[in-house]
Amino acid sequence: MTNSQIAELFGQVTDLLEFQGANPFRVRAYRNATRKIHDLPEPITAIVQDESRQLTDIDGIGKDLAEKITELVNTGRLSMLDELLTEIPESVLALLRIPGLGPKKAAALYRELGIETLDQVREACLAHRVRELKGFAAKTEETILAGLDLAAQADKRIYWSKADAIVERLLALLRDCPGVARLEVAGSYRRGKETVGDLDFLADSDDASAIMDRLAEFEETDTIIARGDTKMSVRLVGGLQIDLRVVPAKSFGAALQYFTGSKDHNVTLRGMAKSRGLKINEWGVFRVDGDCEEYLAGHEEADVYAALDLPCFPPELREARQEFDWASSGELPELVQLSDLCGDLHMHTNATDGKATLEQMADAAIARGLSYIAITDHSKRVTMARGLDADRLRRQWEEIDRLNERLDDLLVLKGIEVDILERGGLDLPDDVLCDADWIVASVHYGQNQPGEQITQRILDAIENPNVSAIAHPTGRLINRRKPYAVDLEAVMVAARKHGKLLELNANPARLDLDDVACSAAKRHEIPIVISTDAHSIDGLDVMRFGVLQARRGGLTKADVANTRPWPEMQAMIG
DNA sequence: GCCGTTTTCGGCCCGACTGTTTTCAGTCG
Repeated sequence: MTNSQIAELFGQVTDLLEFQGANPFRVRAYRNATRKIHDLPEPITAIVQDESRQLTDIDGIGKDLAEKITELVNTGRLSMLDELLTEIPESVLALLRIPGLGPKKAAALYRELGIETLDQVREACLAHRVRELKGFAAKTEETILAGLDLAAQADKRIYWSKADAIVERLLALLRDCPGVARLEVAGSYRRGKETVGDLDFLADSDDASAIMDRLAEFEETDTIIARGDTKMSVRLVGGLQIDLRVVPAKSFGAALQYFTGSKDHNVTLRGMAKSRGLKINEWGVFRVDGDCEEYLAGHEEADVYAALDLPCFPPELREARQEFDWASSGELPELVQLSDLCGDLHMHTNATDGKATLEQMADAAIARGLSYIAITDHSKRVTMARGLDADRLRRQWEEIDRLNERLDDLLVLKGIEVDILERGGLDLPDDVLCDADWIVASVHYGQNQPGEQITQRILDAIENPNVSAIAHPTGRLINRRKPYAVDLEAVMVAARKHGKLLELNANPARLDLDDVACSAAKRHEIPIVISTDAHSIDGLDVMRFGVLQARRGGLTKADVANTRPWPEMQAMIG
């Protein structure tokens, strides 16, 4: 079982406990453990099976949870979950996705009215049976009805890149609003998460109503969910929620810290503050003395952290994973930046399914300040893309030779994205591949094969001496396609052994490897290549999305191979 | 259910807003 699968089951347990009205701190302990398992950069099964190691060494995993994890790993079942499901049908968990309906109200619907599904909720609301319940009334019924459609798509978080486009438009609208001194976007957007569930805008303004009016007038604003003195929430036409907070200058840094999160990062931070007799909230850092509260800091975000002798963590690291440990040991990594990258080693031309010519791609790379690129068109198995056979590939390489003679500032490498065939083996013979400068191998067909089979195909590719890197190693498409059942840990062990690199595909729909896998690769000391997989000139601009993901994985410039000049990279791949 | 410079019990981050209430519970972030 993978960490994700195990985390999924503990997540169900957590939701069911919450639905049952269990002790909120117990619920939190389960939610915390769920996340820890998901974020662990090594397989938790390996820890269970290693007698010299203890699950309880993981922060947030105690004796009880360790036993449950062990049971799950050893038997494939979790008796606690089975028992919970005899008490509560799994379908009621969908009720929790209705905005405005939390565990208490959802449980009341189930207990009092026997409601188990979203359809039954709709029926009960339309029949006005919900408003009869204690704690409910007409308004709540309306809210639930309005939220039902959203519940159906509630797990649809949008790509960071899409959120970024909306952010640009909203910043342009709100920035020059009268009274606004500072304006920032916080939340998971600022932390660079691959998907974003809502957007949190933060303004330092002496005229809150002016900026709130402006948000209300945004052409894409559909409904106003709430509006108070300092806080406003709206929903855009596409369903995305925008939260706006207005704070005074002396609280701006504290609010930025607060609303950037993550929630778990903040819980840890506030716990640390409390143990020092301090209190941190969105209004500032305060010294608490009896009933007296003395304002200490809050103007700048860094001041908030400094009050606890902490560095101002890059937002991408604020996930309560390793950042506090790094800070206390003075090992906070200096994260890779877009400007560190000097090459792009995965892109296509119109020889296959790209839109631009070889020369246009080269010009575009020069315009973006790159010093080398690899042309990696598809191999022949990818018939839909008119993949290259040996003859066409060699002709492209001759064209690249001629191009390189004319270019001063860019080296174009002769490459190929060679398919890893369904039955195993590569799509082009070794006597062709051995003449390439750079080869990425990837799976496009047979993606649904059992884990053992697809893993073996990739391991065989890694053992081929001509292969430089594995492209998009799990094949997932965010919100659209699950990752292959590949054993990523085995792939990393093999990549390390054979000196191969792994790709972080910067396409905003892929971003594969993800942040947790990046940090696993770092643990294995495998250099990552961040590549655009560009199919057009504009496709070269996605590199920044890949860099964000790498930063979330804690990668430094040294951890990313294509921050090096090509001769050094070439030495790395032998 | 976890945790320990408050150490095996008694805490566990904190505030805004809404709706249903007449002082607060629930939800959200």
